[in-house]
Amino acid sequence: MSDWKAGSDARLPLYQRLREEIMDRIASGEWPPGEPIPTESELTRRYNIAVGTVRRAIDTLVNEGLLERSQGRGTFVRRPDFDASFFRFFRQVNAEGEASVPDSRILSASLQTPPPVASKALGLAHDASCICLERLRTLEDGSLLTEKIWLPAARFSGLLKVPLEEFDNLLYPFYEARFGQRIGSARETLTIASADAITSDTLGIALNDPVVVIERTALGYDQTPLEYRCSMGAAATFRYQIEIS
Amino acid sequence: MSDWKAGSDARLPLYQRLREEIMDRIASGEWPPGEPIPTESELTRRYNIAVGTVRRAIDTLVNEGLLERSQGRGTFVRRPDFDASFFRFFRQVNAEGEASVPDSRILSASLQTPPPVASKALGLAHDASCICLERLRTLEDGSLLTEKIWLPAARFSGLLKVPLEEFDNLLYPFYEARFGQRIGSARETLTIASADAITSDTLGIALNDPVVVIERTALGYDQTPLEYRCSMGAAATFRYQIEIS
DNA sequence: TAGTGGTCTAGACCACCTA
DNA sequence: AGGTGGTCTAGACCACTAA
Repeated sequence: MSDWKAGSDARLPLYQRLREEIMDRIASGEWPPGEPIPTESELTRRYNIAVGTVRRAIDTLVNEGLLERSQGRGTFVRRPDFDASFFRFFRQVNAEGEASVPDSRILSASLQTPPPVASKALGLAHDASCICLERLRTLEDGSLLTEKIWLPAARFSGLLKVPLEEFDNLLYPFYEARFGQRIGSARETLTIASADAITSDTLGIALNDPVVVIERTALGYDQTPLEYRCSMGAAATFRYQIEIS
Repeated sequence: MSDWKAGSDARLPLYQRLREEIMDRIASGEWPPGEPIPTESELTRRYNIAVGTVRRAIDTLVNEGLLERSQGRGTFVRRPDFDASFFRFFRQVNAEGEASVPDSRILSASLQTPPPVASKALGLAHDASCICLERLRTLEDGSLLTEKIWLPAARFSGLLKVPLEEFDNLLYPFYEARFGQRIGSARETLTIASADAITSDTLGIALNDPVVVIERTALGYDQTPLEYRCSMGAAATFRYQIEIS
């Protein structure tokens, strides 16, 4: 309790060192998601810090979304919210502005040499081979989305042995549960193109009908590229929503 | 100094009431951008509150981006950052993924009864009249965007007297500088449609060519709807980018 | 009723900036 | 040197929750 600051820079403010200390406990699993962390007064005693300082450390972590306070009950480690992680990355909505879970089906999974745009996005050599998933998504209103997804083979070893039926509807929680790969952010670029023969066939539209092309590079919390995907859907039924703040 | 809380709900915590008080002073222009607000100890004296409480009120406003602290100098009202406010709300990019300032020209400004979608977005009665701007934007690569913008007349009084040439390329800083209306967030919905006669003519494309329709509702920091706009551009040259985190 | 977080106070010392 | 914000302490009372 006296040398707990050893790990971090002693020049840092107390509350920041406590913040790191708490984050370490969470990361190590000592304080698991859904469980309360020690009370403020317990932390006060344990680390010999004033309440105000403890509160400040906790405040920052609450702001960052790692902790949740509940008056009268305690302060809890936030359990990663699959819904949230879904709605965070899912931008397509129906006419009422609501998003809902699309059905999805993996058509194939194989090892391939990705196109340059994918290997570049993933930060791999141009001739490195990747896992490629082909996927068809059915949205609530019946519209379709066809996707190609490239994953760095090194981080998803064993994925090709997973039976196609065992893939989850939502891939990011699946990546996390099976391979420990957690998506933290993504960049999407949206363009319009016209459907080639294969795409128009898959989507059930006419040749050269406009399609929306969404290219996404998804990164881990340490900014490592973990996934590149390209999705295409019929432009006519497409609706995309974002909040800017 | 004793009954300053009159305007707000006495049941609210002190620091929240002080926060509103400060926001009012900023909004009224009493504490202008770039200038320091009174020091913490001055606020302590003036409102007869403890320093900690004052600091907490200021903390929240710093988090919201309205104030800026500078150790040893004071706490300042943040001067709106033109670049930031531009790149924050501008999502269209060129093929290299870079955004650049588009030229824009206001074609007309008039008082009109808005379509239901606009009055609903602005939270106005269906027969309330609004200021309507028509605007043409030229992007870096030569592509065009035609926009209709609806503003609640009450908050932008005098706008119709502004000569069209005096409108800024970027409207949000213009709103802020001239009318004290500060945009804090926005929601955009993106769909694809086909060009009608007027649109295809304006954009220089063929009738029924696909166009991108971007509907945006922009809100102030207090969540009041301040602007509704609908932008249309040729789908072929369209490129939209977002970061999700 | 006991314990939790939510709010608030009234000090203290420090690092930094301006003059 | 004097004033500013940055950090930290050591209490107090309240509202809420659970047993």
